[in-house]
Amino acid sequence: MANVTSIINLRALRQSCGDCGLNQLCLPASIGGHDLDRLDHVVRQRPALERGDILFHEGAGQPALFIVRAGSLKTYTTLAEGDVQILGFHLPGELVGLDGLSAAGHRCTAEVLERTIVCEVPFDSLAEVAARIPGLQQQLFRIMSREFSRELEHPVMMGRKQAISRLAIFLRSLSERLEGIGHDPHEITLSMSRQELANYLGLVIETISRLFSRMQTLGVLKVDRRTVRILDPAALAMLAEMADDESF
Amino acid sequence: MANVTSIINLRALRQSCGDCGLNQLCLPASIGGHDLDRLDHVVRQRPALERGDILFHEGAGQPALFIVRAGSLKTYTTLAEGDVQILGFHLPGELVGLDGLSAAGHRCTAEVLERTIVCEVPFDSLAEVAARIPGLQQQLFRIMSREFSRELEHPVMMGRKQAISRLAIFLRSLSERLEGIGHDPHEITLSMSRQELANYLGLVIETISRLFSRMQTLGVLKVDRRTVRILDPAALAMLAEMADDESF
DNA sequence: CGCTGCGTTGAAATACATCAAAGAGTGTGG
DNA sequence: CCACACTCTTTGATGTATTTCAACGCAGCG
Repeated sequence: MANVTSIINLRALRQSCGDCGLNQLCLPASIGGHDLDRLDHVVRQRPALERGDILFHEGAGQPALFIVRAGSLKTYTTLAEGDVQILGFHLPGELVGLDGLSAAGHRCTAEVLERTIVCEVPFDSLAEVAARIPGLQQQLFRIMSREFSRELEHPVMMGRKQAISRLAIFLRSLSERLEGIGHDPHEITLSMSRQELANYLGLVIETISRLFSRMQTLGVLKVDRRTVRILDPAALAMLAEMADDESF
Repeated sequence: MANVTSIINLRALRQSCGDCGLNQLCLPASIGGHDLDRLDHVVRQRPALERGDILFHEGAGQPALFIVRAGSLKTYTTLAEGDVQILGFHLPGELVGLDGLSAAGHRCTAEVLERTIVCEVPFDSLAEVAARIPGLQQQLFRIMSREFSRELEHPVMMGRKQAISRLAIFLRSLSERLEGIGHDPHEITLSMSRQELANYLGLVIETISRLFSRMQTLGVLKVDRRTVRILDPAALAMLAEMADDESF
């Protein structure tokens, strides 16, 4: 078992930015071969992480950027009373840690949800390399902006008063993102628990459970534990875009 | 009257980054005199804007970064049914438009709430200058990260199930930000309507109204139209940090 | 087998939304 | 100066979606 793991890890460690399947989504996009080598030098590749592992903690550590290569993770802030607010779930090709580039360090915690592989780029090195590679700086801005835009989805979802719309928006967003990395957009395997999903959506766990049941009864979804199949994408879209006063 | 306006505008137009009171909060921070001139050249200063004026529209225009110098504005996205979700209110010293740096253009609309002065930096020029001034790139990252962190406040607020906590968190945040630009943190003049505030918090206008009344009765606030005086900051903090199951 | 962590389902309570109406501030025109 | 219209806000009465409280189901695992 230990053997298999090491082989997997070695494979992961050997992979360079040039080989990476996420190339186009990531920093190397539109960067030439020579510059790519320079970038490769500052990108640290970590052994696979397991559920519960922490990438970085609120307010601590050297600020770094992480790129999810495989798996998924969540980011959250801890509130005064000890409970948390989940800020996002992050899939392959997405950047995590942009909040830590300022002096104060990271403002949220990043925790792995399932077996996950990430690339780590210490921010200092990145800034240095970006200053020397003109295309990289541009690409970095583009990616930051992309992540910035993605963040805006969360409040839009939370702003919907009907709980079913929130869940529908979430599922659609997840579906789209999965499609973007070459997965079947209608077959979703949730890597987060109902509790984590409820927290993210600003609801309680029971409501999530009831909504899944209801959407299954409506014929929109087929739900089996963490596997969700979207049977009727149009109906899901309708639920997502439904105004707050339309009933269903 | 037209005379007075022109004088004000001329004053604004004459002001350089070096003179600006927001210097430390803005791009020029920690940039030397010579480089400052170069930055000054790409920063366009606009005549004062009035309530309802649009800085940029969703999906349109040359992407640019705006710095609020005086006044305030809101950003929002338009949803399918025609209603909007307000994403943020922006005070002097804050950056607006970071979502537009990617290829797709701005993903939200920025609209002025009151007489407002902004600086505009076309993103193309900024990237070019940033590549040549080492400190500027760093500072740009820092500021982007700062705005990124600020965005995280919105979902934290929306995640609270108790409406009174949402409003309390909002008021505290506003208070802090006002203090940061040298205003009295306990005397707030809201530049947004109840409707806009309700939308931002994911509530309806009647709830906002009732909450203001309640907080006034509790002795936490003194509310008079758009003027809010924080009488008991500790109580406000308590309301903000209150767990969702504590009653008040 | 019984334990434990998740998830589901039911019944009841409640906080917020909705519906409705009236008050307060502002501006217009007679 | 007052009457009128208009918008924004406040307040009250009622309804309802979601939370809360509680119990049960079910898979995984020692």
